Amino acid sequence: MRLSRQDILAGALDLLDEVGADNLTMRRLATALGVTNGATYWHFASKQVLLAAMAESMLAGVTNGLDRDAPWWEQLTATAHRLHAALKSRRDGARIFAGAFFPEPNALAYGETMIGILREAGMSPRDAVWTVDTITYYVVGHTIEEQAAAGLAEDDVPDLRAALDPELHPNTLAAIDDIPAPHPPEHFDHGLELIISGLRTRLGVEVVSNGG
Amino acid sequence: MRLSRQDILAGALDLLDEVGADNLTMRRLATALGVTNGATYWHFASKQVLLAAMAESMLAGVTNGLDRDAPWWEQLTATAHRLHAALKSRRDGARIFAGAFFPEPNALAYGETMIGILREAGMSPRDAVWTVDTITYYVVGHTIEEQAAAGLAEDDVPDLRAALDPELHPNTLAAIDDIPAPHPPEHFDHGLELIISGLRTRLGVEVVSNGG
DNA sequence: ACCTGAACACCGTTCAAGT
DNA sequence: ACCTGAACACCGTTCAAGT
Repeated sequence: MRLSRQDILAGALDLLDEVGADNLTMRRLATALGVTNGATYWHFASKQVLLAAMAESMLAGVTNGLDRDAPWWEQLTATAHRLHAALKSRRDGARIFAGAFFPEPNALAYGETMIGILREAGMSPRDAVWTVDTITYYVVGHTIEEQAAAGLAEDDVPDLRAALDPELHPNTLAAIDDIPAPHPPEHFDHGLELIISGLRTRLGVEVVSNGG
Repeated sequence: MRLSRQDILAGALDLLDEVGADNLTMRRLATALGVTNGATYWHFASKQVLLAAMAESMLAGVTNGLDRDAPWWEQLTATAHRLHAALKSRRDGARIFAGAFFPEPNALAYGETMIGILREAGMSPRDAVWTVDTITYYVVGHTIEEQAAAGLAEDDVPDLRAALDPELHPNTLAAIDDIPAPHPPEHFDHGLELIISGLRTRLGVEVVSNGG
């Protein structure tokens, strides 16, 4: 059974969708590919390296089709949405992404595009990188939680309501119906808009208050 | 060798500082406590449960000493800094925290306090929870990266500069000296201020632009 | 009540040997 | 060049049996 790097990568991504990050093992992968344990190690030096390749592969096309003539905040929003979609393209994709460092083409293109948008908007290189970090942390953090919630069995959800005390936690109780899982799409947009409206204020673009 | 839950928890936190999250195993913990493999399972049902207890323990005091008469944005900033410090109190603390769900007193107090600050500032319950999520994702995401960078050996850092192409990545290259590890404290503050200035705009507080 | 000892069902990784 | 087979050094978890 002759394997290519591509075969292994594709098999690993399919296996991820099937079993989730916790059950993605090199041994199950080998079995799924019809090969013995050590075989994948000829193509990928370690599980870490394979995970990085999986993350890079999920990012394919994150920067394609961006309208570079649109206002910078729209470009930023669009690219953040693309990253969100890329991470959601595979089960537990955000967790795989978060655990990996990989100066590979797709990841570099994402960073380059984001930094470029902010520099064109007038930011210093330093502020641009740090701002990209802030946005990326938000997107990744949100997506990890979204996917973690999606992967939990009904009974595994700890009972928040039962743990709350009306004396100690009145505000949490008032908001309990809005404490997801599952996360509605507006939840993601809410946080993203918050960050981007902060940026617009900083960069001196007039922002109309919408009253929270 | 008679153990209490507290002994095991303290031992686990010390072992975490010593060996890091990747090497924190139930077997090493048992050995460190001078006990055989199965012993800890009488006190904690599983590793997950122990990790949640560790996370809860790191959060001790996150809401203490908050000046409830200060402006809401200062209270929010102070509490976010407290969370940051709590996660940094132990090696890889942010990763332990991120992987756990735990409706326990300290975690509930954190959420309750944050939601309360925002509701007093005039937010709806829904917007308050979602905003707390945004801030928390940022703090946790940032701290995970900080601690991951701190834990990497010199040679394990992938060479970003070498991977960059001046044609393809001019903006990334322009900013390369500001792409940490190690993260300076201003990096954390930069993102937090960004989010909070977005909030002030939304809530109709006058914000003076500082020009990015 | 709390721990030991031993087992069960796994892991990631390596590497001589085969083809 | 690429894979097999077998091993090495681990895991988390369970549970009868001991005290």
